[in-house]
Amino acid sequence: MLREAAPDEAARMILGGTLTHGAVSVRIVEVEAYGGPAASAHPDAAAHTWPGPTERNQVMFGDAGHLYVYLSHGIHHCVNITCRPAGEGGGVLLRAARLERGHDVVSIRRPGVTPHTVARGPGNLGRTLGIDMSYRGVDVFNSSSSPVLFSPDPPATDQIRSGPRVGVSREADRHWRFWIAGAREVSAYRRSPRAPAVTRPVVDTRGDGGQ
DNA sequence: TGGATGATCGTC
DNA sequence: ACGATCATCCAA
Repeated sequence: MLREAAPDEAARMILGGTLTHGAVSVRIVEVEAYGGPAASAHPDAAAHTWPGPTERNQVMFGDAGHLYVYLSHGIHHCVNITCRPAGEGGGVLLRAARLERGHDVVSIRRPGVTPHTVARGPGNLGRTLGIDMSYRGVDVFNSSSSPVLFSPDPPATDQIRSGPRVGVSREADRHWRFWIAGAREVSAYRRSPRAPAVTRPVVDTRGDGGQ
């Protein structure tokens, strides 16, 4: 299912699901799909897979359902769940979540942060869940041996909104960002200053679907 | 081998 | 609008 689906379909499947690490559980309310290299089934110049397999992105070329973690701007640990079968490249970036369990642990991890913003944005989400580079490759569907587990619970189709991905300098007009309508935890849309000028009007600038 | 570059975020 | 901060990539 997650293995065979196109990246944007996989993103919709992951949306609404619960990710658990120890005492902390969150419900994913915002995601982005990322594809593969030029020769792949889903070419995506904005993806880390675009140049082909490297040491850094190798887990994205492995089987679906594993964590691809990368360090953003030397500071933030951003978390993806890989999609596509082994050999293909693809993943779903987890961009925002609602904290469901583990408030006590998180209050120590992220002191003084309000509930709706504690896991808003991929860097904040990674910090809240306590995930870093050492979690790269973890199988989130292996309940017997994995420290991080995922259980799907996709929202109804009419509750899903979409728009362009945040901060990408290429493919900036591809609508591969998805979020749950009305979710307060969803992050704000920002177009990359390096992206070419808008080629088509963007309706949902605020990223809340008007709800 | 080293300089440039971000799928970011909080503060100014 | 800007700086923090470093793994990774690529040119040399």
